[in-house]
Amino acid sequence: MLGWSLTVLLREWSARVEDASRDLPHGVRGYQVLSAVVHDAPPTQAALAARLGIDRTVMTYLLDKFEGCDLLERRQDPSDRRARRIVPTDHGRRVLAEVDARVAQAEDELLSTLPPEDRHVLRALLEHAATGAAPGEDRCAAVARSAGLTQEA
Amino acid sequence: MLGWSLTVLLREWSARVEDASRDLPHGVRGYQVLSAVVHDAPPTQAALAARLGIDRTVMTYLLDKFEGCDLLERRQDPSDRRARRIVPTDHGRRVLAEVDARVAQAEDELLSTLPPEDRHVLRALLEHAATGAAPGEDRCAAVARSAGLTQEA
DNA sequence: GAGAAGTAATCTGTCGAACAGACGATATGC
DNA sequence: GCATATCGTCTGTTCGACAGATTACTTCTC
Repeated sequence: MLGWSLTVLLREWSARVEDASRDLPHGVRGYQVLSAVVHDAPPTQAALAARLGIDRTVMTYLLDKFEGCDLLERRQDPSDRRARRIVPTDHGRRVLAEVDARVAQAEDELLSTLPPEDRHVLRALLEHAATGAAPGEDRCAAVARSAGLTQEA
Repeated sequence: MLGWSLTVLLREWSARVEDASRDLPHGVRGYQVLSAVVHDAPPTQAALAARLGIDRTVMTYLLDKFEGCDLLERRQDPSDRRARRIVPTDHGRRVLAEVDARVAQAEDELLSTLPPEDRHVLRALLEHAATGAAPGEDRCAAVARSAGLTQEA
């Protein structure tokens, strides 16, 4: 039962990451936003929303909060004045680094019943399945990631 | 990035299963309810809610809908007249069988980029990780309890 | 066995997140 | 210059989740 496993795992993961993200607005979702901005750097607000599967009107008030907390900034795109580029502040980068560390630890706890080599296999297969399953959108991100723009968990 | 993979996969899985569950009320969640009732047979409404991580008041109106659609029935527990046993109707079993088949196919599509042996490994590891991660309440406990038909606590 | 305390399910009110639709500002095509 | 599309925001509404009270029943204690 794939769905059952996925549901349980994501539920448990969310609960732990919720705790690890206590410094961020909007919990897990906030972590995903900040993480996407820093690690994947989508070009505009709309691209960021599409990347995370979030409605554009929702993204508006998420970012309001993040700006208010001095974690992200909206800057006018010089080549298209309708668009906003979302960039992390120094504070945002520092906070994300802390949260990333806590999340990594939480993930290890989550998989603590698996021997280390199995954990590695699971992560690799999941990543492969996810990149294969998400249609189109993430190819570029995946390539950028394997090209070395990222840290590892 | 475990979280990213899990999120993407579950999102894709949900989208496909949403479509496969179009005959059921409440989409994916409805599928999980019906599936849990038929395959795992939790002894009472409260146990079912706990099993799926759903609030008890939410379970009430979910089941209202299922009863209205002639998929499930509430029966008074003869040994405790406060409790309700949730049992599938014949119609419910038939519908679930169809949906199960569609879901299985959707899952295969979802993992289509993995070779068959990797799919098998992924499923097994996920299942192992999920059973390890969910604290306390797992299938063995549920099965044992419903088989014995009595609770000690 | 009567009353107190606990539990299963329901009902009610409230809150917040998500979405559709309209809008102002800007870009692009003709 | 005008029509049309896009980006982000704002407004109103809807819907699901939850806390708390309520009803019906069980179990415990004396």
